[in-house]
Amino acid sequence: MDLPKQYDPSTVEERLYRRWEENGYFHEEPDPARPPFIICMPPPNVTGRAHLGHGSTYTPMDVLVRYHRMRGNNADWLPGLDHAAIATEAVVIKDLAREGVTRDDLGREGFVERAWDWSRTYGGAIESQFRVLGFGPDWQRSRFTMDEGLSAAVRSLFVRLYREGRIYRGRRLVNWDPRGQTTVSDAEVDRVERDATLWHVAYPLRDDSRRNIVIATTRPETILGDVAIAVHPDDERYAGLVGSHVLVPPLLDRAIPIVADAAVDRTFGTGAVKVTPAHDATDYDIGTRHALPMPSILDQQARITGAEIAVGPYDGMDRYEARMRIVEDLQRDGRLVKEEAHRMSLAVSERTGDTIEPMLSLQWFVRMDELAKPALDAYHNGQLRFIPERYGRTYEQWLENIRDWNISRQLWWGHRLPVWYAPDGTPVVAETEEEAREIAMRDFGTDVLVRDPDTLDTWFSSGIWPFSILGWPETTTELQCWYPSQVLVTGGDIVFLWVARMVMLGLHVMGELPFPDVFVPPLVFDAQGRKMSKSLGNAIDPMELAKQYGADAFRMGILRQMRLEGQEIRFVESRCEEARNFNNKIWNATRYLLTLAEGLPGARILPKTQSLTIADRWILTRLRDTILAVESAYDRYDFGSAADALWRFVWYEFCDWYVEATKIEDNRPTRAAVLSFVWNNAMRLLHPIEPFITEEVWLAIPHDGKTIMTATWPDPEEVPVDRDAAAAFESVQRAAERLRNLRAEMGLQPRTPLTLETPANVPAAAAALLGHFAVAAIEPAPAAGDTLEDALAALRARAPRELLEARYTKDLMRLDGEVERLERKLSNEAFVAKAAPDVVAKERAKLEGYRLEQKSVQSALDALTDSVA
RNA sequence: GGGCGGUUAGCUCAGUGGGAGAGCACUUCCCUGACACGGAAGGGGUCAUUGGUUCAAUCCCAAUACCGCCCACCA
Repeated sequence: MDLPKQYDPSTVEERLYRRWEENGYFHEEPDPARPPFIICMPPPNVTGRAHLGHGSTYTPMDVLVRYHRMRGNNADWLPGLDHAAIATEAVVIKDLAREGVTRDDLGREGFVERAWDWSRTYGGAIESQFRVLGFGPDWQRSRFTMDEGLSAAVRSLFVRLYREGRIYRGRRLVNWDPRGQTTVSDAEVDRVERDATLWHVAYPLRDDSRRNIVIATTRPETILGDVAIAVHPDDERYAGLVGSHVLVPPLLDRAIPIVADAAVDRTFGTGAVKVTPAHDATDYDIGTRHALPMPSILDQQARITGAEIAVGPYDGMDRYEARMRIVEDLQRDGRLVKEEAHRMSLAVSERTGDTIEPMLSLQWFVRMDELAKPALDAYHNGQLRFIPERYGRTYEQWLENIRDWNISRQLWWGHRLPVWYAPDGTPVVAETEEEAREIAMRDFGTDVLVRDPDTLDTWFSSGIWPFSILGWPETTTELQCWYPSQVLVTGGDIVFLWVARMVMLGLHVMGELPFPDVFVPPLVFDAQGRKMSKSLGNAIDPMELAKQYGADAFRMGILRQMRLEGQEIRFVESRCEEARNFNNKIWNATRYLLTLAEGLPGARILPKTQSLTIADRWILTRLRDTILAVESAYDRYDFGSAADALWRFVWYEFCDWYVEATKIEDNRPTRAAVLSFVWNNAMRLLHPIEPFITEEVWLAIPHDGKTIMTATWPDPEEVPVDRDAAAAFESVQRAAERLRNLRAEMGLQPRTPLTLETPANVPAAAAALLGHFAVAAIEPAPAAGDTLEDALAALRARAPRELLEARYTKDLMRLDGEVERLERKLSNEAFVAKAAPDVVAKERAKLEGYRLEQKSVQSALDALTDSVA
């Protein structure tokens, strides 16, 4: 066996992944005989590319599924892609623009065809990126939200909710994205801080034009749609004016009332606010409360329109042009009282970046209050659990303040509403056009129908993901065995956008929570705590990291930065480099195993317990502890702890101490079996995190089975434990460290031949180990029967006086400090009286230990000075 | 305006009611029969500030400061 000195992941990972996939190791069939472990992958956008966030959310899923598969569970990770209406439509439009074609040139059918082409050709590139990262979902079951099956599920859900009266059509205020030409959900609106101007405008009283009421606004163009002025009911400044009317400048062609409403903030601006219900959410509420008219003054291009109310010369102007013209006109008329700088948060479309215009529009909505209640109950009674817990409060807060969900989008790419309109405009809702015609024939005596052009919000299809991918509404075996899944893993930013909706729809449609646990991994930021973004230029491509360090190292690198309660990872690339080094360590330890002269026995054969040395017993004890630690960490979603525990075991315990110990004569008879056994177990423990190198190593050492993927998870009961031996070994470690410390301080050459007899108080097997690490000559050799301390003393005796003096003085200072601290503590009556007895006893023992040490160092120091004198 | 995190070594972060930790970086030594992507030894911190609880606080509580996240109808 001639293995290269350096592990090269590029020659391993692709080959192994292909083997796994070709052999169907990721695939699983429903098996009611075994406990299920199902994770529905949050479907990435079909337009998406892998980014570091996938490292923190998708790696844990892969780890969990691999772990549960090894435990013998019916484990499957169900993948898929989201059609991502807005993103895809934007990409296709951009594509078309290069050819000088617009969406409308193409027409709806052609455009949708084009979007399909794009999705099939370029879409889903992220799936091959996931393969590079070692993610192993059940690709054979991959679904696309636009697939016929899932589309049928969407139609079925819509019809069902409509017939239950939970879906309705209404004129409501929605977020309009003028650039995207569509409505946008609240959750897809970003708030950005902007410097703006606050204009103070005087509205003259209708019945006394010499008197004014002054309001403050950042959006003068909306004055055209004003229907009232509102003041706070308790505001004495305006108490006398409530009920009177003012004229709307600059046109002064109509009068509006002054109303009192508690929504008004008396401290802001002038304490009086203009009310434009058609273009502002607060105003809309005020308008509803006071039964005010709600004229729109903006069209879909965000131009001023006189369609519903007279807008004078501003008709047809762009919103910003109208704003400036109106300001000029107000100034000309002397109605602009004041202009001040104002910092405000502006609503911006997450996708297009355009300023959102709240607009009244006829849209489809889902009534949420009744759906939200069971979803809240499930959280309150503990059936639904968030990890970390604080995300539960986000969920709770959102559901408690839930508003009806606008589900219609003015896009072409997506699930078209299963809604047709009769000639009189009455909607007919049905799963198919045939069914719709039948209904129309029956109810209206006509089958002339026009289909609603809108498509559904992407989250409408994502909301039923946990059961639509299992074949719902058909009753499939998958649905019966694999719903609900065991855990949902997703980013904290979509707890309400997605999680809450899946819970509501799962409870409503399936009658059962889609998952009991929601694990929210931290978000990934750069080392300065800034969000990673292309525009900032600080985005790190996981593909690059995988190429440079290996996918295993990327996974390990990011998992080691995860903390259970953390809400962010400040990603440090050097962690991936460290992990690459870690893998190289694994590789070379394997080389050592494979070059042992005696060869490795079978995977699971341990020598008789009596023949095990203390080093053997120690590493086996540590192995058992590590198995338990890793299991517990995975079960708690504490991936950082699992990674740390494995790191420590593999590198610092197995490689640094045990492998070294096996080079000692005494350990030779048992070492091959113990090395083989421990390394085989270690690879299985590590496999979920680092799938590739563990497979490569596992296949190279004695093993059972075809792939580590389906090897059994290590059983702690199979690993013998000997705490006393482990403790003895640890004291040898401490002694070895003391020896090495002396050697280093004395500047002894490491290769000076060693003669160190077995100290009387050190077990034989350990003595050799000590000698191996001490690597320093002691002359004359201590006599047999001397203690370890004698040996150390003999070593010290050869050191230069100055060095020893400095060393002793330093030790003494430290010991003096400890002794003084403990003496003070123990002479404190309150401490002795009130502290727990075992604590007091422990402190006393510590003090005694320090005093003894102090005395011996002191006398050594004295002897040193005496000998000089 | 509400809610929630964080502040520990130069950097990124663990951790505990009773002697401050890891990795990287740094200093020194070493290619010792797997590994220089390595081994060994070492230096380095008033655990943000103030007050409280306690025999005892880096840890529990409160306030403050700074950093960050989420929610919200200050036009």
